[in-house]
Amino acid sequence: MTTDPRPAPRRPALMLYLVKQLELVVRARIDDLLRPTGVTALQYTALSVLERQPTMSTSDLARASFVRAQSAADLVRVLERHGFIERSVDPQNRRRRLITLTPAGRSFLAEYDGPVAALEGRMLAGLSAAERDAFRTVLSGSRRSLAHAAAQ
Amino acid sequence: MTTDPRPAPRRPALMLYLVKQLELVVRARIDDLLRPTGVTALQYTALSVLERQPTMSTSDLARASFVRAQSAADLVRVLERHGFIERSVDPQNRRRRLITLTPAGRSFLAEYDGPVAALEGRMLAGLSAAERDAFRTVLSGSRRSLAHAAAQ
DNA sequence: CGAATCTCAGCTTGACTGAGATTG
DNA sequence: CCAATCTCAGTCAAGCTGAGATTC
Repeated sequence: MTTDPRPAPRRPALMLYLVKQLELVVRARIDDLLRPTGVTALQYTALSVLERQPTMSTSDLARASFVRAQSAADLVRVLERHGFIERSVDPQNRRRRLITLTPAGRSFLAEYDGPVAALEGRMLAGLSAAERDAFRTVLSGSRRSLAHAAAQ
Repeated sequence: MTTDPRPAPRRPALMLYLVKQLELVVRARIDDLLRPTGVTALQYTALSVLERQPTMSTSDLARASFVRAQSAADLVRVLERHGFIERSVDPQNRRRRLITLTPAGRSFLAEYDGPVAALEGRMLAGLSAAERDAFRTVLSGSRRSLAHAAAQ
């Protein structure tokens, strides 16, 4: 091959870079929204996961979020202190402590439902409903494709 | 309004949740790839940004990444220690220290170019080239839409 | 006895704030 | 004199590992 005096073609930005930048900026905007309440975006997100999947233990939440049980335990402790969740021993398996949202937890979520939806709307401005769904689908599909270490 | 005995319709997962989960899993896979070298995914990503934009100071890198100059400085120090970059005072403005990739930095990037591209391929498996481009475009567009705090 | 869950304790990474020196 | 850059120092958030108790 010959040496080419022109500069190498500029490679596209890493997907990891783009995804991380987007995560960073969305989180910043949600933290802005929630700042007056003292609740972080991470805590709000965990609460919304617990609402969608109503019968979970701390370990279940950890598995759903790809973190260690000990990390999830910190988060759960904060939500409990806020009065957003309660935990009670699972009678089926007394090792497990099942998490349930309290009315305060539900109304907190309800209060920010509109503002957060508006934020997501701003984020996806200019896309049709079909394109938004497609974006969402690609996000979850990509996550699934990489959920476990490479086979080879 | 009447009380409806049926459960409330399940809301879709938060975009923030989906984006964060994807970031988490991509980073884990890249860390797997790089583990033998002792370089983190964050450091690798910064290096690739510096390759794409060859004349930057630490402050420029910080602005491009939405972090404080002090945070970027930590990262730059590590890359310098690895021998991947060098810095020299900008003769135009002696406050600035311009970053340049060393041959070692370039060959490190080149070495992982294939494996990282394969990983991104696995992540976007099943999408056409047009769909991949569209996904990339939506990612950067969304970031731009939220880059600054809400006007209202 | 092994595996899962929960808790306590301590560590690390990667962000942050604040302060001071140099330069434009 | 003010603003930008760089460095040093200390703090914080959110992950991690390891160890011990309880339960299946």
